[in-house]
Amino acid sequence: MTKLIEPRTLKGFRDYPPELMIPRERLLESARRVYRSYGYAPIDTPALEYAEILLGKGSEETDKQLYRFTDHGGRDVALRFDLTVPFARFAAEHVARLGTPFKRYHMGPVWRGENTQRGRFREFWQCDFDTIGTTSNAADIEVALVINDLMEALGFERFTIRINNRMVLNGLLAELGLADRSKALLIALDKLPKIGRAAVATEMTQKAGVRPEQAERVLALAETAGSNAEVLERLRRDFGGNDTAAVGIARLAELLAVADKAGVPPQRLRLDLSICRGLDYYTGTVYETFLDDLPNIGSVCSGGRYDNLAGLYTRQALPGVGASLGLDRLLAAMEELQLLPKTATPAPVLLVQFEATRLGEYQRLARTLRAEGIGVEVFPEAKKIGSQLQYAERRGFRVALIAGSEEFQQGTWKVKDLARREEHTVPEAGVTAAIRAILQEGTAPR
RNA sequence: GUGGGUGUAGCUCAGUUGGUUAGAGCUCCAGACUGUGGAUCUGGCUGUCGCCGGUUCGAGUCCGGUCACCCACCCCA
Repeated sequence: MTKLIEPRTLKGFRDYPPELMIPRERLLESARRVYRSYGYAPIDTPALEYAEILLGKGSEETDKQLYRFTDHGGRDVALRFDLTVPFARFAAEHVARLGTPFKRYHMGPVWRGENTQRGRFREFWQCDFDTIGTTSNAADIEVALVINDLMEALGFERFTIRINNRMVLNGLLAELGLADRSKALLIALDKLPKIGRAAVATEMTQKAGVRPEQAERVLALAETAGSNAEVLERLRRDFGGNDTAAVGIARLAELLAVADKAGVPPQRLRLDLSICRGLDYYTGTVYETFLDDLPNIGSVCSGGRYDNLAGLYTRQALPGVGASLGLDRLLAAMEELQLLPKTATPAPVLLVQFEATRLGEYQRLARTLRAEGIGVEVFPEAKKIGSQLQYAERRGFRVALIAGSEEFQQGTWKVKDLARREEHTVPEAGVTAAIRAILQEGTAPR
């Protein structure tokens, strides 16, 4: 006897049994449908890239979190930590053939070697969509529309898309002569809701090395609160004099106006000047999406405008804007909010194998139903009915079909609504309609 | 990466100041029902007490290490 190897997965890496994989695939399908409806085209890129492609593109933090090693050919390689940086490489490599503007979506796993937490994993999926090759605010606005439609398609009503524009803050910093301190200031500012203004001011003076009155002005900006209209008004009054900030303010204003006109519920979009995001490459609009019922799990869909990212790989200007849906975090949230159905079967109908000698009849009906778009599983053994029904219930089947000698004599089937525990005997011609009726009334949660 | 917490049957947990054969509920499996599943009844299965090592006559219980999960920081999807 050889010694058994303990079956286990790495920290932050997980298996996905059917009851997790089914809602996962459903989310991916919804996202794909929404992206395609806006004209974003699918692409894919390798999981592994040359380390130099990925290093220094996200932030110091993402560099540290990189899964990096030397491959069999002695190459310095790393697993991608997001889909945006590989896309920039992809775009720089293929832009001549693709033409601009170019819109793509990309769904796949990414890896970050950071500490795990609820909704935070080392391997997780992102569902990105981006438009590159244009600086037009129309593209920025479309990102907000897509996020809204995406969340709605996934079945959410109560969520808030928080938006900001880095140009506003950068404009102010330039005016204060603090452009080079932007990063440290952003990090400090990000803590405002957590540690309070006094502590942030201290951190700004000590770590970012700015004067107290400068910190005060930055804080005053971030603390601008109120309705979207009020915030815009105050921004125009206090910072509109700066050219850069003025552009940022104007773009935010247009975004809100267009989204409203396009029919996005107004409470969904909220100006939040404390949203700045840690990734270095963002230069303009930034987005973060929070679930109103579970804000602590973090942003489930984030992104922004990056005007310089592809500049690292090509001299051609490739500005872009887009966002990323955090599939795994969203699923963790949905699980916690009990929005996930308990089904472990992708087919709604179980055809009971009552008499083994009738298998041909069972498979014939099953194929007929499948041809009509109804998923059917034929139970593989002629076990007693009770245990087959129990199997059906446990796996989350909605309907059971039963037929023995009596039914075959009459040319009928028993169609059983498993949730209601009711069954009706119907002629074979009526089976499809009877199943459809049951499937429809119970509108399963997504 | 830093700090804190947790880790006992499939699940939720109990397990007294370290002491002999480690428990409960639920679940599961099999049967009173060989054409019907959430109820009742009867019977039954399950654990290297996360893993490794140390202290001890003796450790689920104490100590060290390690792994995983949870929380906070950090950062982010």
